[in-house]
Amino acid sequence: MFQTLIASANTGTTSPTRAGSSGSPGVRKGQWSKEEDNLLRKCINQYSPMKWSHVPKLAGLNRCRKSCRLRWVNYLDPSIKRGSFSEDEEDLIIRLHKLLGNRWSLIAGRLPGRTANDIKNYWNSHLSKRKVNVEQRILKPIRPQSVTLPRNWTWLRMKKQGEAEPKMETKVPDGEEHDQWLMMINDSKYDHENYYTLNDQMASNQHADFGFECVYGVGEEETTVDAILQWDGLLSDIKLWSDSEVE
DNA sequence: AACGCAATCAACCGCCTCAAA
DNA sequence: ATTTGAGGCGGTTGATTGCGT
Repeated sequence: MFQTLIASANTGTTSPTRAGSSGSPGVRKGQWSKEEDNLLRKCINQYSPMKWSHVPKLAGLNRCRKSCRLRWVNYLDPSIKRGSFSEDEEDLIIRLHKLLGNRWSLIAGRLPGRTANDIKNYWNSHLSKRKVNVEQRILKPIRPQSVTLPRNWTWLRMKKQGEAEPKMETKVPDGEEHDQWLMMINDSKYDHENYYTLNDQMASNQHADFGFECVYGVGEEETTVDAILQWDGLLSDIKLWSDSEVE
């Protein structure tokens, strides 16, 4: 069933670049030729989805799996958007970077058609210099973290049953209760919204990663509060931007 | 035209996480 | 519990391109 498409691409000479780097001996490195691109494209179209480790053999390429994957996700994938970044995209990158730091894949996830590599390159060559002028104060990036919650926690149970989705909203804690943060949950089953607190008292027998959609306090209070206020603004912008993309 | 420098970007490396054996 | 392989990530490198002199 699995048949090598064409074996002729193996005749290319090994690139002299990056000599001495580790890797399988005899595996081709460096710039991809048009012929190699075509073989990879044809292979993906024909066999996808499949394991990347199978790709070099199936495609008839003398490349390692990582090189094949990288070439596809950063260059050949037809969903990749080419051309310069728009002002809106630039703005979004700056704001996301302020919140997330160098988590390029997360940032790319919010920019349809842009790859993490493209964004990283763009940041390093264009935006990182401008950032100094744009930022009045240094804000600590929020890094969404895993949360420990009790197994019987209402929302988790509902989430498993597909009855609740986290609403992308956060609230700054009131008064002196700095260690308590509220997460707003849209309770679709009962058609109302609840606030749940996350605090140290919760039993540690359930682990859940809320990823991008959950934000809560980290670092100094002042910067955290500031960042969360920005976060809410960012989420609104993302929604507006996403909506405009659909139209 | 020739040269040097800076900017850009494709590609690689090493590391990490996770799941399966 | 440990090992192994695959996928994915951020940091870095080096070839290419553009620009000024």
